[in-house]
Amino acid sequence: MKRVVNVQFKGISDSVIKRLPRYYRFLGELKSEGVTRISSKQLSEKMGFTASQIRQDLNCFGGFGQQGYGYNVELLREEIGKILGLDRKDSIILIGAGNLGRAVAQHISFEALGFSLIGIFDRKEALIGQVVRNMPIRSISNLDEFCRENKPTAAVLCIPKEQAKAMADQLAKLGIRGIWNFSHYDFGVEYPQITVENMHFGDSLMTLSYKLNEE
Amino acid sequence: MKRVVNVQFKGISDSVIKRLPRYYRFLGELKSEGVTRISSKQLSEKMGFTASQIRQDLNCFGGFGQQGYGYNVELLREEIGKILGLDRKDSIILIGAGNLGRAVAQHISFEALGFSLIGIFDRKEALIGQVVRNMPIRSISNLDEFCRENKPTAAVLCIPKEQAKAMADQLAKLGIRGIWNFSHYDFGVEYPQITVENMHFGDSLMTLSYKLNEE
DNA sequence: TACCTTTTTTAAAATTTCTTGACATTTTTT
DNA sequence: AAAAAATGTCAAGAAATTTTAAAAAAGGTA
Repeated sequence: MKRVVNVQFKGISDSVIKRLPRYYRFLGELKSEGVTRISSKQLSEKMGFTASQIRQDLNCFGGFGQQGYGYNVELLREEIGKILGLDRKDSIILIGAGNLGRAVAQHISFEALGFSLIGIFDRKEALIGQVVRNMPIRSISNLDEFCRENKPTAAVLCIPKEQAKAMADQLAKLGIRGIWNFSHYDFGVEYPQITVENMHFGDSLMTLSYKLNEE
Repeated sequence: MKRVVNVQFKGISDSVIKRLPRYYRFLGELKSEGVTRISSKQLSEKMGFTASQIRQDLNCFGGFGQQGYGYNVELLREEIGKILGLDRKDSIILIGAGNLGRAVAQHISFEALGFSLIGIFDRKEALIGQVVRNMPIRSISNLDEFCRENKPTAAVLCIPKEQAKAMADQLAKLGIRGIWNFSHYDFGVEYPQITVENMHFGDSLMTLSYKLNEE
């Protein structure tokens, strides 16, 4: 209820980080329902975690709660947002404006998720100039120039896996530090300076297949 | 190299299951490159896991390898495919034919991932009858009838979160056993008989944001 | 062919990491 | 003022990963 921790959080495990967006989402729901305070117990019932885990997770970043009271929904949500860097608005470009790329461009609220989409690129002549999300699709041949001028932090990759490696090489040279990867390509350890976050649709669907056929 | 285990695999941890699709994908790559055998060490270098983890993972399901030799790429891939149930072809329907729904319909190789897409539904009049992937978009008002006739096992949900709950209720009644969830809604424990596999784009992008802003 | 060395898996043990349970302490409520 | 509610924290328990040891097969070599 009082202390706001703004230091660097080191040594937080991946498992915790992966749960943060979920907390953030749930708190958003609660906020829009007009709930102002909540206890770890109530949250745990809603989310399916144990109350103890919630308390421990949140405590990694500082004491956001108050004994006898619980957590302030709005405050906690803001703090988690800050931890996730949602207030930073890193600039991001999207490569590959096929069906999937266009759907991603139109469907994702980049602004609410810590990013600002500043450019869309494709290699296909037919697509260039089309407007998606109030933005013209640019030719991939202008990528270098665009990046030198605008210095995007990250890139969304919606291209076939055959082109992924070459594109990543190019992006690495241009100083890109993060890739949101929708291509079916698996990046190994080639780019230590680039953080890759994968959206492997196929993996997810195969997991569903496994669970459906389990016993 | 010899034993083929086809029994039920119980008590396999989630962490292992989540890695299986990745193995499957990598083995597919290797196969198409003409590689016929591989050791856990070689695989580990390509994939970024430790060799011992790979061995332990694969051993959960039976001894697919041979000492002094390694693993037969094609055989191992097939076995993992069977474990994942990719040979079963569960029928699946897609609900919500907006930008995202259509992109998913066109972009995903359901057949290669253990499913057969048999129907696409939307509530918007304007979309009904349009053809996506050689399939007409059907009216959601025909969903009950269609399901009674075709008994799909699973559903892809590409609808706004406001509609997700009601739709899941309906699907539960219709006997759907799996949901591939692209909506921003979080299913709790309401449907114990339905397996939900989430594709939360936002969570993934927030995780990227965190990692980009780390220290 | 017989034998030795190297490779590589399997299985078990040790270690590390993650989750859950317990409780002392603080705050709110009656 | 006492009871109830709820956090923060520590330690036990569970789960996951890595290490180690043992066994099996492959590939050479005489």
